Amino acid sequence: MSIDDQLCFALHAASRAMTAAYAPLLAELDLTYPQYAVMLVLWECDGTSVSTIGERLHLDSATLTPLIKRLEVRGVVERRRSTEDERVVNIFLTTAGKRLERKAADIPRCMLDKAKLSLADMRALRTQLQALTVQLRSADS
Amino acid sequence: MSIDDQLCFALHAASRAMTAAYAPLLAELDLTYPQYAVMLVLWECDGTSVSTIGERLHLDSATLTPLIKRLEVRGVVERRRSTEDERVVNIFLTTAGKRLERKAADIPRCMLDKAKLSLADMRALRTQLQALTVQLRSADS
DNA sequence: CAGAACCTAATCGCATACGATTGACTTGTG
DNA sequence: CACAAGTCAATCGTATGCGATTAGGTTCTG
Repeated sequence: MSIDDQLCFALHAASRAMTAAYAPLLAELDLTYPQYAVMLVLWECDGTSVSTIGERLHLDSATLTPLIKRLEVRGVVERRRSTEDERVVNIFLTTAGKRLERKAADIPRCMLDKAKLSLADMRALRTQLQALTVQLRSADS
Repeated sequence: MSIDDQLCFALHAASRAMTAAYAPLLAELDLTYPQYAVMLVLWECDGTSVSTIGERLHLDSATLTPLIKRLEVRGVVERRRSTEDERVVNIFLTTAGKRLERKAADIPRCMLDKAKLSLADMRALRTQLQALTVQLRSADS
């Protein structure tokens, strides 16, 4: 069985191609792709805790802590220890972080253009990938 | 637009879930997923140069050189400078490396099982992803 | 033939990912 | 209350990825 016949390579290659395609758009926001992902979570729900962001993106603190610290250095988020539960660290958007949301608004459409996909095709592919992800995660057991 | 609505996340998440699903299978071969990818290239064509492996997997020497050195330490490949062109480094399978191919033979089928995909569904999804990859790469310009 | 242009792998720096562990804090239980 | 168990973020170590640069080697060209 050749490499190109295997789904895993197609998936891995597509994921990297997608990240590379995002790079020039995100460069204007001075964000990397995973940083953009975290910002999307925060734009949706400001003040989210590290662990909740992790659940949302399926990333753990080993990845998120340094990533969010870089976002903090960039000045787009602020880390604040929760007063109710001192274990928890909530992440808040700064003014600059909130302002960035408007600049990022066009990115999804730009990407659809780059991918030359209709909204319907994108949704179909997305749904298949989500189902695959669920299936692969459950297969861990 | 929510995170979960975006293709990029579905793609990224699926790719990581796939890598994670491979991990236990590959652990028996003492290989990581990208190392397995390189081995597949070599099982297909022993003695391939670093740059050709790179073209096949769309990886550059910054990724491949250290990865292949780890494969060399593992004892499954051997790096040999080409005599015709001293710039080129060809990668050859060792006896252990060749032996590993049989142990790896079941992996693609195991993965299909884990993904609960029929061969036809897998092929359809793979084809879509390959088309997307081509499209995204061409959009760089 | 000499030097420019090019090619190839290696190296450096930075940013993910993730398994494993740790330290601080909170909760559950006797 | 005391202490075991659990939770959360941080940290450490290892392995990708990739942009940029470098060191050799090869080829092209005047």
